[in-house]
Amino acid sequence: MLIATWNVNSLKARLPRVEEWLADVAPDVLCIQETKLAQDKFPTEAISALGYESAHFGQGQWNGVAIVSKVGLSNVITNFASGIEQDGEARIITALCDGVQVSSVYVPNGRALDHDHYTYKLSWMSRLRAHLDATAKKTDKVIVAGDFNIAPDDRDVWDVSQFEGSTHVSQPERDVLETVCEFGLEDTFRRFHDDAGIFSWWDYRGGSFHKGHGMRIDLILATRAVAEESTWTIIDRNARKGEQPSDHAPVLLKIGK
DNA sequence: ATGGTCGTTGCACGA
Repeated sequence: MLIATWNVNSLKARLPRVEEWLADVAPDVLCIQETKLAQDKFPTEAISALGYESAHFGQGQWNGVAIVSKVGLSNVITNFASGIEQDGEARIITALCDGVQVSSVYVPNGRALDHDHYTYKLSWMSRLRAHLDATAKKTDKVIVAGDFNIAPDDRDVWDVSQFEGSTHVSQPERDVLETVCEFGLEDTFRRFHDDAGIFSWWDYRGGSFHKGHGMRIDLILATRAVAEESTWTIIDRNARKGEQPSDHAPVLLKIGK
């Protein structure tokens, strides 16, 4: 299985780029974030024309997550699993794809350390852990992929001194990411790459992409049953180039040969 | 240098 995650920053604005990328790269599964589409506005037919089934959890002009798959798509759960405090926004969708439980997640940004949205972000991550506990076992094949809005460690930002007092790098955020991982997940990118300075997001402003000013905040977390079978991972920074790119690049993980 | 660029919508705000 080739699985990818991509925050597209509006699927309406990005559909031509997404169609081109799906046709070119042909992943088996793509987790999409920030569709910014109402539930019934997802381009199901355009995606189907490329050979993919779709499951979308949309909200309107903000947020929105989806999973598209050509290896099966069943047991869809929108929002957190029943029994967990439901989120008011469309930030998580879960489905079963070829025996792997896949979640596409768009973790709240947090905005600032003293903002209510930061507390919401930490709460959201705690509920993500509860969602995993409620829906799977650590010995299952589980993937949680998406935009976490958290840089796991200092290698994952272009200049840590620029982030003092900021979100995405604070210890509580990194700790709650670790709490989610303690379900039995690992950051699969670090199984293959130790280097600092490999990023998945670059601000549109100020030529950040060309200056190498980015962060690695888009992650593919996987249980051991998946991670041990994985063979490579890349961030497709070519998708951040050219006409009307998203500000995020897709992250890919190959499972098996 | 507290800017800058996109996306949404609607004449600002979120990222």
